[in-house]
Amino acid sequence: MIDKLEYLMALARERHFGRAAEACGVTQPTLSAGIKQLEAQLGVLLVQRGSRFIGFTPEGERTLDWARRILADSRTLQEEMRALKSGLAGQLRIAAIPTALAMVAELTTPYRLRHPEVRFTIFSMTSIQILTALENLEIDAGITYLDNEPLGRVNMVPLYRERYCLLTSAEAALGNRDSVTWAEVSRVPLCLLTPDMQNRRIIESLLRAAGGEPRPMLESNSMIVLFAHVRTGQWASVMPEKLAETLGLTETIRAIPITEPEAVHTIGLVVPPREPMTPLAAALVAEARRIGSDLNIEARKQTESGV
Amino acid sequence: MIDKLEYLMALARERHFGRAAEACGVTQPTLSAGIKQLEAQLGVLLVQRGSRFIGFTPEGERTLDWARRILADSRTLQEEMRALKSGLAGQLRIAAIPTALAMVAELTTPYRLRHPEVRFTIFSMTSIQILTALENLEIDAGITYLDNEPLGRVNMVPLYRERYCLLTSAEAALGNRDSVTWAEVSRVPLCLLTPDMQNRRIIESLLRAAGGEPRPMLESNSMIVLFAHVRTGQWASVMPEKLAETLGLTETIRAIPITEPEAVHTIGLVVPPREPMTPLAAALVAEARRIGSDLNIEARKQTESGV
DNA sequence: CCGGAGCAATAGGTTTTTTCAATCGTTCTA
DNA sequence: TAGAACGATTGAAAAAACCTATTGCTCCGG
Repeated sequence: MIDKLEYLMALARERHFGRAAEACGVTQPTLSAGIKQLEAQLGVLLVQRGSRFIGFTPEGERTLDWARRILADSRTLQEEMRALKSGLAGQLRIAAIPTALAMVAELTTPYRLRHPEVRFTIFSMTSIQILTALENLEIDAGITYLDNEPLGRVNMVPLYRERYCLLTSAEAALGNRDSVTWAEVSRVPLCLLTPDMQNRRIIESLLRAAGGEPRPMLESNSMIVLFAHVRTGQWASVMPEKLAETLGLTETIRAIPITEPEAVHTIGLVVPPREPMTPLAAALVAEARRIGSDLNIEARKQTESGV
Repeated sequence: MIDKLEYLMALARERHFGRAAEACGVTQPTLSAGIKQLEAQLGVLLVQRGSRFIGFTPEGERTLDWARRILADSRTLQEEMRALKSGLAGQLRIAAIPTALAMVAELTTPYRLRHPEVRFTIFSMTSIQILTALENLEIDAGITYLDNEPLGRVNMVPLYRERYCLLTSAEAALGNRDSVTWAEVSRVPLCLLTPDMQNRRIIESLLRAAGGEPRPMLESNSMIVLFAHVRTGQWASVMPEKLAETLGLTETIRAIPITEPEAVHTIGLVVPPREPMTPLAAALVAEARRIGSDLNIEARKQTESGV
């Protein structure tokens, strides 16, 4: 029965019998028959049949909810047993929003020191994709904004606060400044993430609040692309401080803090709200708490010294 | 995999491969092989092997916890689908402590009016048995004391309050009284439930508190046996008011309220703390709340008029 | 110390289930 | 109207699940 629920989940993900079958490592007739069996066992139609995949019936949607739960539990069971036998080992799938990609290393590196047998897969996703992927058990944890747009039901661990910089050549218009305002930035032609990214939406709203109208000269869903363009000295972009540092500043490229207002958003780890967590996920949360509390202490120190 | 988890649960219940197999409707080698497969799949030993069944390994115990969850969820899924298809139907297994057996009808009767297709199985169990049976998914709900001895993790719905009467012949020592004290009762030879019953322990502690030493002349785990003896006119017993009423009083048998102190214990419905509940269990809880609130209102009225 | 009873594991054979390759029927599109 | 895409169907082969019968072990009673 558990296999059949896997089929159903795959079908929900792929919305296509053939691809779902491939994802499950079986042929299309096998998956087709599996779904049929599930329908027979439950005595209800789960999939709306037509010449092609249309969607699920209400019963099918409800069954999917249960499948998520049951599969999550059965995977946790399996992983827990493996952890008991041979220590923490296995695969940890983490998705992060592009602006947080560089900081994933701060999480994975100490994790790996504690648990050398764990392998990682890191995905770059939009914050919305992260939430659905968490739901569908495609990833174990996500790194995304905690405080901007509504999250689903997840457990959160704050990691750090994102402050924004103008990344530009020292020879460019604002290149010699020590700080700039959002109003000034709004007049610079920028390279920005695509609008499906939350970071883009945040920056747009900040620019608009400062009275400007965002008109990016170049869009990409990859921070690498943006940085590569800035690096030529001919383009400018807005990036989180942390990311700019990681990507490395040269003599000619400067990261200039943007003030007025100093916009801050919290980035953190999100995991499914299931109790108990898989051992791998639990260890990741522990790691995140360490980093998070470090940064909180840091932030507090800064605040105190600032006063 | 789900079948294998069923095997494991049955083995935990029966503590015997053969009987567990029979309970699952398979032969002993099949169940044996099933457990082996589960062990292979999880990569750990689950059962302590010896010449006979000894017990589970720590990993086995942990796996049992998960099995309970996973099986409960998968059953809820199946039942929910059946409820969607053909309305509320199926089997509802309820266990009650002996003193509450008579009141089960107050729950099942209105339930049946609302949902005529649901069939019931009622077990008489001790309060401790009820809790383990709930854990092991052998019953869907229990009726037991809510306030005396510690319950496990369950959701509770109060149903009524148990007040105690001396049940005795009108010609016997205290037979002509309108009320008696626990101290007086402690000097009467009684028929009581066996000591594994919580009711017996409650009554014993009340008798001891009144300075007496309980010396029951006859013990049974069946209230019917106790009542049958009292009915001869030659024996006496202590019973909850509600039960005495249901069993029927004759001219010669009287139920005399016991006061000083007026001991009251709450009896209620207990269900596993799983969210969401099966449709059948949810309907039972709804019914219990109706009865419970009725009685609460009644109790309040009594209190008010008493003041 | 021996023999029988009770219990779980194993062996061997049968049935059932699962799976896949090939094909079909339908629907949408160019 | 031909072709492509998609899911259902079919039939044969492979895998598995299951059962009966048996074995091997341990514990007890004599």
